[in-house]
Formats: sequence, structure tokens, C-alpha cells
Amino acid sequence: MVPPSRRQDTAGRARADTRARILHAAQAVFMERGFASSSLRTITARARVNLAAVNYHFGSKEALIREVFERHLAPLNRARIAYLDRLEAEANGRALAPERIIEAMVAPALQVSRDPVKGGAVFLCLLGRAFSEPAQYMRAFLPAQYRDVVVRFKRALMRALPQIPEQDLVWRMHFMFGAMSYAMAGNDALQLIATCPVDGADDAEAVIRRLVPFLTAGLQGSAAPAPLTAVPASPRRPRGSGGVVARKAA
Amino acid sequence: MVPPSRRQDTAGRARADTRARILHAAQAVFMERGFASSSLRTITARARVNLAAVNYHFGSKEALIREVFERHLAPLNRARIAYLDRLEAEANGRALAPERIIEAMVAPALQVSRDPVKGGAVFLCLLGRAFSEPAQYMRAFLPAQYRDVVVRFKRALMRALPQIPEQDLVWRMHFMFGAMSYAMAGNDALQLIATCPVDGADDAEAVIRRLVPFLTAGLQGSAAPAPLTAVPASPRRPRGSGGVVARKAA
DNA sequence: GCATCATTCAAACGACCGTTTGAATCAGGT
DNA sequence: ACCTGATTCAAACGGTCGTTTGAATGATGC
Repeated sequence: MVPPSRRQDTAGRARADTRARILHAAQAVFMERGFASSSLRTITARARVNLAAVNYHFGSKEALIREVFERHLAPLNRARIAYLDRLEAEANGRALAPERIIEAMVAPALQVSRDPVKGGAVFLCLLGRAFSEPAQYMRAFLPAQYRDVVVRFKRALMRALPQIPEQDLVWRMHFMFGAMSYAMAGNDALQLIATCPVDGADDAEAVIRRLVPFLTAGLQGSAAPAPLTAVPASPRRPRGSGGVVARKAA
Repeated sequence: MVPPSRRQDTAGRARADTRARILHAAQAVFMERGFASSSLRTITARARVNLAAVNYHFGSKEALIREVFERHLAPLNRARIAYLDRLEAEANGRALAPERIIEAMVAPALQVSRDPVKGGAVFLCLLGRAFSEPAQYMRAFLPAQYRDVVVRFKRALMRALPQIPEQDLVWRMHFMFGAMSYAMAGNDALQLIATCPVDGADDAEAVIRRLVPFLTAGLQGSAAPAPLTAVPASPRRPRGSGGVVARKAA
């Protein structure tokens, strides 16, 4: 049964936005069920288009997933680099403050979260989840999308924090990405921690305003790697676990 | 065809470790393919047990997934609380240093990563990935597993950092969990950032040694939420995006 | 009006999924 | 030797999956 409301539009209009309808529905369903558990039948039903339209317009489910990300991620990462460009132009060769660099990373993300046309908060959640996706088509796709951003921001941070060895800086950038991804993806995972109600949990701007000082402090930190004093024989081991189990390295 | 090598064992031995073989294989397959894309046929084939054994021993695929986590996560979180207990006993009522509290959080995880019997590094990776799992049986399971840990560590951190408002502290704990999960789950996502080779990427101890000062610095931070100065009209917007697209709030 | 091309549609394809079944096999108690 | 309860096994169940097919439908240029 063809939905009558769309039949009233000119057929050209209905045709033209089939791709957009699929992308919009796919983003929502992926958010609810994950990629593997989202069937094309569920997506096309929500988009009110024919099942075969996905393969016609995108070629495959994998290509659809990639497109859902690329259409918003590429502009986001371009905006980040543009932001950094502007900061460096204003600095006239002087080194940037670390928090300004982090700001160039998160402020464009904030704009995405506020603008549904740019993806909205749903897209940021999906993006945070994408980093722990084991599928290999994702593990090849994401690094390619982020390569330029990583190169530019790493260079800027090395200039801003010359006293931090490169190895330490790379690790801290890694942790920084983790906190960012988690903060954006897991707004409901926050309720895990909150034994009290948390204000602004659904306000991306509030999240980011609290995220920047956290990242800035962590990134600068004390140069010393760590004391990690009392590792010896964890107090009161929860299990004896006597038997030796054969294991291959996994 | 029954594998002859296991027929040479006493049948009792072969029977007794069917559960363990399934759990071990499931952990490995989940790591490689994710939960939804891991079929019971793949898991039982790798474990060299019959397909029906999963439903016989665990009841369902969902129950198997829960068991894979619970058997190692429950002892891990008990060890964290025990570690915190010992620190507080040693402190004799004095407030703990924040880095010691964080140490109580990550040191037991380090021990897990070093001991295959406790789950090994593979389990930590899987655990980090579990937080972004959208399936609702996971979103109910994980908070229950972490509730005691969250309550105890939140209380300890509030005592250690009384100048930080509770709302700020909850958010920073959230970011802390994010950086931890990401650091443990995404040891290969690190290669995303590394434009140069990174030492100790597969050494969980090295990871944690760098993680603690990052988290400590971020957690203490400056109390001020954020400046976030230059958000207005992101410089050089990457796309005009003229058309208005109808969107429901998602 | 007619040919052309892009798009939509219902239907089906083969493959794989989690789960169930009922018989076969085993250890242990008597 | 025989029964009993636990475990393993091959086979099948009903469903859902991504993808393909070939005909119908629409707009466009002549």
C-alpha cells in the first residue's frame, strides 16, 4: 500500500528525497538497535520507501552505513580544521593555548549537535559508538575520515605543549578522544553514574562546556607518567583461581 | 564427526569443561565480530562443542553474553571496592588523595589484563565496547554490575575533592569512565591517532601508567566550567546547506 | 504519441539465524 | 546388569536477513 500523502506530492519531489528519507531513517534505527541488528526492512519501513531502494541508491547495507557517517563527518572534520586555521592565523605565529586547540575540536561538534541539518545530537551519539565497532569496513573507514584532523591537531598540540614528549602527547590525545566519544555517545550511560539527577544531560552545550576544562587539564597534566604505587598483590583477591588454563594469545 | 582427541579424555573431563570452552570461544568471537554478528554456530564450532550446548548450558544467546561479562566483571568490581576499602582503612579517616582513588579504580583492571584467568586484555577490550552496546538487555545489566562501585567511588571522590560541586564531579566521573573504556577497548583505535609508532600499545600496564595522571589532572581541573569563547558562527562553514529538511526530534 | 531513461514496486532467492526435538551416549548408584 | 539423570548429538523448525529480479510507473526530449 502506497502512502497516499506522498502520492499527492509531485512524483518528482517524492523521488528526489528517497535517498534523504533512507539516510534519516537509517540514522535513527542505527541509533536504536546498532548496525548489525538494524535490518533494511526496518529502515525502509520507517522511511516509507521500498525495500529495494537501499540497494538501488546505495548499493549495499555497508555502503549505506558509510554514507550515513560520511555526509556529516566530513563537513564536521573540515570545520574543525577551518577553526584551527583561523586560530593559527589570529595567533600570528605565536603558540596557541591548549584550551583553544581543544575548543577547535569540540566547538564544531557542538554546532553539529545543535543543527539537525548537520546531523544533530543523534549523529554525535552514533559517531561515538562507531569507534567501538568491530566490523572491518568501519575500522578502515574512520581512520581515513580523521587522518587530516589528527595530523593537524597533533602538530598544533606539540607546538602548544613543547615540554610534553611526543609519546605522552599521543597517549593523551588518545584518552582525549575516548572521553569525547564517550561523552557524546553515552548521554544515557551517564545515568549509570548519576545516583542523583544530573542537570543538562540532554543539553550538548552543557556537556561540552564541562568537557573542555576536563580535557585541558588532562592534556597538560604533570609530565610524570605515574606513581601507581600499590599494585603488589591486590588486597583481598576475590578468587583463588588455582587451576592453570591453557590459552592462546587472543 | 566427533574430534578423536577429546574422545580419548575421560568423558567426565570433556563434559565438565564444555561450559568453559563455550565461554572462552564466545569471548574471542564477540571480540572479533561484535555481539549481534557472532553466531552460535561460529562460537560452538570454535569451541568444538555441539551447537545445542549453548542453549543447554546457558539457556539463550543473551544469557551467554551476560555470563561472559558477569564471570569476570563481578570479581573485578569487587576487587575495586576491596582496594578502596584498604586505602580508606590505611587513611584512618583522613581524606584520600584523588590519584589513590583513581588507582583503586584502574589497578584491579590492570591485574585483569595481565591474568588470562581473570579475563585478560581481551575481556577488558570487550568491556570497553559493551558500554556503547544499544541492546536493552545490556543497558539494564551493566548499571546493575557497576552500581556499588559508582556509589563507593563517588562518595570517596566527594570527600577527596570537597571544593568541586557534586554536579561537576558527576560529569567528570563520566568523562573518566569514557577515557578508561576507550583506552582499554580501543588499543587498535590508537593507531588512528598515531602517525608515528607508539610504544607499549599492547602493554596494558604502560597504558594504565599513562592513564592515571591524565584522569587525575582532568578530575581535579579548574573548577570553572569553561570559557568556550569563540563559538559564534563557525569560521568558514564547510557547506551552505540551503534546503530546509523536515525533521522530528530524534 | 513515442522512445528513453531513471526510479519504484511486489515478489522471490538462497543463506543464515536462534532454538527445539528426540534419540544416542555417558557416569554413577543399586 | 539395569535403571537414572545428565549431557551430547545430528537434524530439523520457523523466521529473518541482504540482495536480486523483472515488470510497472514516472518524467523527459523528440
